[in-house]
Amino acid sequence: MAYAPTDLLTVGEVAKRAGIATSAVRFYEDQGLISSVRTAGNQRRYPRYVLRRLGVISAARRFGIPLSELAEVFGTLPDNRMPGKGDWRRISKQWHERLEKRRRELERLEEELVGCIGCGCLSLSTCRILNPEDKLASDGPGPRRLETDWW
Amino acid sequence: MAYAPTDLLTVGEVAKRAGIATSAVRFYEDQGLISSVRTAGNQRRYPRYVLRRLGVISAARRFGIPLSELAEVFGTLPDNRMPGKGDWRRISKQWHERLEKRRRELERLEEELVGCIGCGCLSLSTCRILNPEDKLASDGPGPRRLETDWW
DNA sequence: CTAAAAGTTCAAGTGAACTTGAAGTCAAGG
DNA sequence: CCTTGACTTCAAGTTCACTTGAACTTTTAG
Repeated sequence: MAYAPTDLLTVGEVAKRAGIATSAVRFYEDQGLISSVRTAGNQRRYPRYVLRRLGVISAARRFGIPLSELAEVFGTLPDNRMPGKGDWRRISKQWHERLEKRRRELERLEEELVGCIGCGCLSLSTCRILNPEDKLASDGPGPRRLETDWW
Repeated sequence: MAYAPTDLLTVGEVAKRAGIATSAVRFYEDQGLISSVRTAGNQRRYPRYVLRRLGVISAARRFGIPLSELAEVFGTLPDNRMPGKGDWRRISKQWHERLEKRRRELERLEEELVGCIGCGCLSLSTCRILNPEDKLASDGPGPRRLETDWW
C-alpha cells in the first residue's frame, strides 16, 4: 500500500494517461525532455511526475513552441527527482513573460479580426500584429494609402 | 483600369512588406492561400489586400495554426476581389471560436506552469520527502507517500 | 541596347516532430 | 512452460512548411 508497483509507469501507461503515442514518449526521452529508469529487462519505467512534463509539452506544442525551447527550460530542472516548489517557481518565472505576451497577442489578433467590422476596418492598417514589419508610416515619399487601405 | 500600376505589387515587394521570403509567398499561392494576376511576361502581380492575408497568415502561424485551417477559412473568401465588410464579418466569426479556444489553452498552460505553486496541489510534504533540501516544508508527519495524483 | 536584378518553373533538399516496420526481448496470465 | 501483448532498438518513412538550386525569362536602370 505504501509502495504500489504503480509508482513507476510503463511507457504505455504514461502514453495513455498523457494522451500521446508511445513513440512520442520515447522520442521525447531521446530528445532529453523526460527521463526514465530501466528495469532489469531494460524496459522504461517513468516516475509519475513525467505526466506533468508531458502535459506541459503537449500544451506548449499546440502553440508552436518548439521542443528545443522546452528542452532549454527543462534543462534547468532536476533529472532524477520530482520537480519541487522552487523548480516550478523558477520555470514559471522564465515562462510567464513569454506566455503573457503570447496571450496578449492572441487577444489583440482576435480583437482586430472581430473588431475591424465595427470600427470601419481603418485600424487594420495600423495593426502591429498583422503588420509587424510593415513600415507604412515611414515609407518615404509618395501617396499615403491610409485612407484608401480601408480594408 | 481602376488600378494605377502601383496598385499591383511584385512578389518581391509583397514579401518585403509582409516580412517573409519570396519563396514563402509563392508557396502560399501554390497552396491556394493567396492569388495573383500575371503580367504579359508571366510574372505575378498581387493586389494590395494580399498583404492583409499574409499578415493574418503570419500571425496565425505564430500560434501554431496550420495552413490547412487558414486555407479552410480563406476558402470562403472571394478570390478575385477585395475582401469586404461581409467577408471579414464571416471570417471573424469563424476565427472567434478558434482563437477563443486557443486563448483558453494558453491560459491553461500558464496555469499548469504557474498555478501548481500556489494552489496546493504540489504538496509541501511530498516535496520534503522527495526533495529533502527544500527547507520550506516544515510541517507534516513522517515520511509517507502522497496520494497518487498529487498534480 | 545591354547587363543586372528580379522574376519564372520544377525538382529536390531541409528540419522539426513524429510514425512505422522489422526483428527481436520481456512480463504476466493461464 | 507457454503464449500473448507490451516492450526494446534502429533505420527509414511521413507530414508540414518552407528553402534551395538549376536553368531560363522578364523587367529595369544606365
